[in-house]
Amino acid sequence: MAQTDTQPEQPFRGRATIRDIADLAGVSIATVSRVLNDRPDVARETRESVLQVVREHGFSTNRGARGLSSGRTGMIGLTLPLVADAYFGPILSGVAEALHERDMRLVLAPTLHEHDREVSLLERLMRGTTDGAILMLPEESADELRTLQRQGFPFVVVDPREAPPDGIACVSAMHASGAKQATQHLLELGHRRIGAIAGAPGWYATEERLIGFRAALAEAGMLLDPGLLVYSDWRMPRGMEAAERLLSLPNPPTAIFGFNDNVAIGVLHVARRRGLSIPDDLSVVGFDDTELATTVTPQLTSVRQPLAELGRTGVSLLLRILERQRVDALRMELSTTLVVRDTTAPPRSL
Amino acid sequence: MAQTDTQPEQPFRGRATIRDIADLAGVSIATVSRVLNDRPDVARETRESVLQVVREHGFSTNRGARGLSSGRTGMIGLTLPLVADAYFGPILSGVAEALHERDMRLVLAPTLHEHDREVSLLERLMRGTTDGAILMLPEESADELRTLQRQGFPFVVVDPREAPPDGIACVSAMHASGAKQATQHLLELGHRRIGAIAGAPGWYATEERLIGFRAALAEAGMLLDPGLLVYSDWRMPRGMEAAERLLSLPNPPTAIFGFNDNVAIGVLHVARRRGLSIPDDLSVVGFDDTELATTVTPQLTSVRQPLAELGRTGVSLLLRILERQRVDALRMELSTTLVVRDTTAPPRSL
DNA sequence: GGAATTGCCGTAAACGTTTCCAAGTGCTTG
DNA sequence: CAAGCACTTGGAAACGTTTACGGCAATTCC
Repeated sequence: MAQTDTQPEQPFRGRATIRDIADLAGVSIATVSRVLNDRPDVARETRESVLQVVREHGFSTNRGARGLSSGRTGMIGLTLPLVADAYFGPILSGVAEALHERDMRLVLAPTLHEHDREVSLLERLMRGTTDGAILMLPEESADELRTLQRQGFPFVVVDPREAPPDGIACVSAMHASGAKQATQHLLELGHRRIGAIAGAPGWYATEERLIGFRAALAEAGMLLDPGLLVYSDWRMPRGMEAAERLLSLPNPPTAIFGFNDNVAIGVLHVARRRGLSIPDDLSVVGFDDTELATTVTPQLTSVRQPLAELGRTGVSLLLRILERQRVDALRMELSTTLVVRDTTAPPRSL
Repeated sequence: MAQTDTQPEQPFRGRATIRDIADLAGVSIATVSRVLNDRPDVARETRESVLQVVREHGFSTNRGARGLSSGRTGMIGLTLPLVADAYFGPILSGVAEALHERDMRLVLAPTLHEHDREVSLLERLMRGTTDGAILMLPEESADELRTLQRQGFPFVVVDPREAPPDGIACVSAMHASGAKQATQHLLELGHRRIGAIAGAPGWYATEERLIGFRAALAEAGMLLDPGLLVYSDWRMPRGMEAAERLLSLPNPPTAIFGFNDNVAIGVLHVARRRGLSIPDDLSVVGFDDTELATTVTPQLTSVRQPLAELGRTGVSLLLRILERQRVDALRMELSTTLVVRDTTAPPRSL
């Protein structure tokens, strides 16, 4: 409510400008600007009276004009493959919140796979509008990213698709560690034949999780049976196909590790169709711990990625870069933890 | 790729400005601006040569400056309560796509329930930055919205929380019709005791769906047993509580209509916990048909709202308003359809 | 007691566009 | 053949900020 319905005195046309405020407060626009930007060189008294006028008339600075004049627009761009998604949603949410707290705005740019459009990089897409960008799961190659960087556009990569190139600010989750925990959990339950439905081949997340998976097996003195590893595209239908394949094996696995929740849930569906009881006939572990993990029944054991935190961290990293602060660590990995729920149990044979 | 790594000749410092292009093309900046904005009054030949230069140097106009000069920034704001959400996600996605197609940008502003902040309406929050806004499920009262409108800020409401005030552009789904379909479906299956878990009391969606629910019952010659109606907050935990209450009734319902997918899924969980088999012991219908409806097992029968379409429609409505076009219909309702899946069947007693 | 310093503030020049206005062509028209 | 018109184009003034620069007091210093 406030303000809204009580605006009797508006000595200016449309919206207040800095000049209106200046006139009202009896100072110059330069002073108003200084007050608004918390510059030190303005007398306490003057500052107060300007702030008073600002409060009374509900003024907020025109970001476009500020951008023009100072270069800092207070807006940052965000590209991502998919906005309606149980995985990206929380990251996006974290980014939005973190920016909001700093009174900055988020400009959303879904990439929609138009990688090779005439306009080259999304860079132009934001240039002049945003101060920097967060690239989620970018399609651009390491080289392209480096070029972008060399051109002086500040950005950070969140959840890199390829192995993160050095020299580029990048935040991701500890894929390997999470995968290892998940696998160890299954091993501890007594599983010996553990199938895996990996993500898309070549992706950083896939490779890293594979490393963790293999490492856990190796520590238990086992080598991965190549027949028990199937790749996917991270999506449920392919997860179901993969599950069919694994469960049709002459000697099927007693547990399946899905490299994300989507494919793991695909396994759940296939198992149900085949009349397998979860977790008694088959244990399933997912990865990401999205909202889906808890909506599904039985609730999915999954490796939790701190998704919102990933977004927030991306923002603070970007902001440090924008402020030209010496950035100590360009690479950040956030920890992952296994959340045990109802889809894992000892194998039936035990 | 394109462009990115082939930028040999850049006769200007940072990024190309309209002036650089003008110089390169040997025309005035006014002419370049005309070309860029598809104004008719420029010679074919001139237009071509300017476009040529633009293509070669990959130029895109500075939106901030444009906003300053012309008032149109090409950005529109979007407020919504929650970005990481199976319901809002697809709407947001629809909005983003629709804007992208028109080469406009989306500025995201999660409201985070700061309704009564000093800065009055989010209006100030966007003013000077955006050309207009889409308000999703706004917390503002009808009066507040009207005030906002009177101040001349263009906006449309998508999925109004309260009954949509007239005179305000507004797009929603046909709640009543969808609820009626769902109820009729249950009636046709033979259910006679049908429980309902409504949404938050007072909300437009709740009231409308209730109307449809009651109407279907009435047509079958039945009146709603007040004991079979429980309100919720649209979220799963409260959905589960409500389900407990309904199923603990001396004469429990044989079917439950959840007013959104969240609460319906809550019912599924409770049923499972109680050892009830779905759909044999209990039929369940949801509303919204979010991603969750198909991830859950058994897959949820639900009333489909065209979520992405809701967003797209909001955009086109807003754009018409921005262009000062005579807007024929300020209220738009998109149709809903029942999607029958695996959680509905005839009651056991039949 | 003059000079140097400090604290505060205003003037004005940017920033990159759009758009009004005027002016220059080359035609058509009466 | 002068006047009028249609079509192109350029000049320049906005738009709302930020900020370098300079100026004026009031202080401090030697």
